[in-house]
Amino acid sequence: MPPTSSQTAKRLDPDKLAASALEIADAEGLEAVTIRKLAQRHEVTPMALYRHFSDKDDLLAAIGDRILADIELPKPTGDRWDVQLLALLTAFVEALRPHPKVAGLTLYRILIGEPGLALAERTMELLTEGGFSVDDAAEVGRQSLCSLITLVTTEPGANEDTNPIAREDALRAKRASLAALSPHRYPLITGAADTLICPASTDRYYALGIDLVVAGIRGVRISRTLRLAEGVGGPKDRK
Amino acid sequence: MPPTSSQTAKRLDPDKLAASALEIADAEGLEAVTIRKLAQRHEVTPMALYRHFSDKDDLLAAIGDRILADIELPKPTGDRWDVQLLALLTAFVEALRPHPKVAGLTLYRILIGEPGLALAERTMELLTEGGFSVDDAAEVGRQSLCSLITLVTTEPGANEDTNPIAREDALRAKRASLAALSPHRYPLITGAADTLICPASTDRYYALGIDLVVAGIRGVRISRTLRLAEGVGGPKDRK
DNA sequence: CACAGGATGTCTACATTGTATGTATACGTT
DNA sequence: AACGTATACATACAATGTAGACATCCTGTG
Repeated sequence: MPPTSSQTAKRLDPDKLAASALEIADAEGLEAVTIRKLAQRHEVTPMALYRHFSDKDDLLAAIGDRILADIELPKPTGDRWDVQLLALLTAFVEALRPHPKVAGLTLYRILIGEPGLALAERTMELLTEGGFSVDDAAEVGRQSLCSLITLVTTEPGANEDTNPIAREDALRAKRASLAALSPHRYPLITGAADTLICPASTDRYYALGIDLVVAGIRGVRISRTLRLAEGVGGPKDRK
Repeated sequence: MPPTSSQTAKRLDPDKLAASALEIADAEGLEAVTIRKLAQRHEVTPMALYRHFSDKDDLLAAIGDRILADIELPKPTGDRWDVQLLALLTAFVEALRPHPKVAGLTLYRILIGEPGLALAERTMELLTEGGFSVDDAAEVGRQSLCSLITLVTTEPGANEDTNPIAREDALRAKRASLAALSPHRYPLITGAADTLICPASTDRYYALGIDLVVAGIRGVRISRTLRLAEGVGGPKDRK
């Protein structure tokens, strides 16, 4: 029997709270996520939220975890490590993409919440499989995930109003700002103005971004491996 | 004659304002930069600042420009494009490093202020020299700079208090949080716990970060070039 | 079945923040 | 000398995060 539904209409669920906070953030931006507004949406007094979140920071952390929980980790396959890594990072980005305005909240949660930890562990797994030492895998993985978060956070048009008129205005303003530049002094910037303001295709934007990260990983793997092979001295152990 | 100095001791200088706002941010974090505190430092009423900055956002933008102004662009040399790019990006990071807590402010200023534009134009110059089309150079350059900003912003220990005791506490808390994980479930994370919390050397951290970016650029350059060479259609020229 | 106790929500109050509005002063130009 | 403009001041307000004391309801235990 579900007795918790009739009487306890007032009972708050932290998960639901985080979810609707995320909705607010997606729609109106992170700064619109206010204790009072969230309370109002749940027909509750502002202070009621403090029974479930110690802080506002605590609430924001919950939003971050909420996003990370949507990651669908690809099952391990027999493919090469870098192919699997590409799939993994793509899944990560896929989970963040719906929330460009607040994807940055995931940063501090990757090494704390369960979904983030699973992602991090798997990433390091593939990196070590690719030949990185555990410590190198940690640093490389860390920066790769950070870069991808930033990729989403800075997606052109992410911070604009959802309101079409304001959005159009902001775009026009940016365009004008670039158009005002001297094509003589900044030939390349003015030449690529359209692309800088808004890339042709969002999908291509993300594909390129992920490619850049994976290509970077492949690249430094080679340099690191070579450097070891050349012999820095006595590379006995790392302890 | 310098009459503006004796009488007008009260005269505020926007540059000085931005500079001391940056000092506050470096010392106490971005959220400590408040109109009132900044006004107090200059022995002035809060509202006086609005004569020089239309907004608080305007002030933050000025901080961003202030940081970017410290970039020392390397003179063009005869070296290969990627070598010069490495030097350029290193100079960029070098300018941001002293201000990890607020380096993110530069993001929205790169295509607006003069120092940012110079950096962006030069970056695109080197990328096109490396074979990228103007539009690809725009997208690649954009993401590269973003990644490097993030590199600085997320520098381990950046957001901690400058207060040594609080800093030590935060470190211990992080360490404990990772130490509490099951080494069976997260062998790699727990194995690299120390590195994840705080990399052995900050210089190596940055060197690796920049290497990753440059290696990524080299990598996608090859794939792009190959894709063109294989013939998606009529790969006549790159103009 | 009663009842103690913890969990949850409410109410009131406060400090801090960004900023709108109206006013005074001092300087440079005519 | 007069005037307009740039600058700084004083006051005030609304929004926000949050502390503290009180009310209420569910729940497990006698």
